[in-house]
Amino acid sequence: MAATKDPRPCSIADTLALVGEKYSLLVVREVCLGNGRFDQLVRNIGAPRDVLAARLRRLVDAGILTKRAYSERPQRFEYRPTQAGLELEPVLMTLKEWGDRHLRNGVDLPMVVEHICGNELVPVVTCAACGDPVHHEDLTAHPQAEGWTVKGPSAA
Amino acid sequence: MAATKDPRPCSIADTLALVGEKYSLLVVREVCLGNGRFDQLVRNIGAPRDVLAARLRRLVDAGILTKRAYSERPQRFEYRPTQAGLELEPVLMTLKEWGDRHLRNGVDLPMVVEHICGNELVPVVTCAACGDPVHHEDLTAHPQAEGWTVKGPSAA
DNA sequence: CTCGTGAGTAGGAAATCCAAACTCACCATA
DNA sequence: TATGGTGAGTTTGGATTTCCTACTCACGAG
Repeated sequence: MAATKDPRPCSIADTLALVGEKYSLLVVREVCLGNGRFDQLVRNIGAPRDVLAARLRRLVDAGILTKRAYSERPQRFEYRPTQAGLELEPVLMTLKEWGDRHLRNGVDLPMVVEHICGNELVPVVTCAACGDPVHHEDLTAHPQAEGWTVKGPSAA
Repeated sequence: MAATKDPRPCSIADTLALVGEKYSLLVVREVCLGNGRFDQLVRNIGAPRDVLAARLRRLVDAGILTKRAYSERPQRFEYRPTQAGLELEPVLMTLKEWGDRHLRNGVDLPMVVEHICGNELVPVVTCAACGDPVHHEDLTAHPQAEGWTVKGPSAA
């Protein structure tokens, strides 16, 4: 019998394995703000320098960030988001929205994002097919992986 | 002068401080699937039991989960999402979407979610005001916190 | 020549994580 | 009445990570 220990295969888990370590998503936040220099990242995120260096290496390896010199002699680098990195912004926006509402009751927000339409951005997750906002009770999960049901491994 | 070490005040950071530890969002995933028993969580997530116990305590304290006995004599418990917990599902769906696209090229997905409209759910983050999908280049950030600009502390 | 800045490395203490074993209460069966 | 099984954790001790401070190295400014 196979190893009885592997968890549910899941893109959420895989994504978090990449960007779920402490500070990683905050790095993406800062870099999306256009703020890609090492010392700026240290200041704005509050991460230890060595941990930040490790995160940056990992995010570059994963194709989420690129590292480019904006000056040779003195060598100076800047990290910028790739397309994949930019596409993490919706994740950041939904996290921000949750925090704004549940941790701050919607008042005294530390940051407001303006949408090009002129309004303050309030992100809503919708269904691409019908356009309606997504609510828990409208969803049904269908595991596709061999041997897995919603409840767990198929024997269950 | 104040401590020069505090990072940018940010709801994303605050939210991650709550649910950003390893396994926490996977706990929310399982619990939203209706899968709230300790041993099931251990199997489906693959977390060490002690770490899982710590995460559950924290999530209950944060008001994201509740713990309820579904049987006295033998005492048996089940964790369920609160309203705040359910509202993390959009975050999970955007993470899933990112992973499905960038880590699996959209093929061979381990889980498909069906929306009540009958279609496979492809979550899109939109602006509540105008309804358009959110793209990086349409956003402008406006920090509100004392002494902070996009670049960093106001002196910068 | 000395100071300051950017982009890291180095070293060791402190905190976390992990796997496996253990507990405790109960139920089933034989 | 022993034997085993399940659920829900706690304990233990070692392996990893994090954290913090300091240090480096290259340069440019005064």
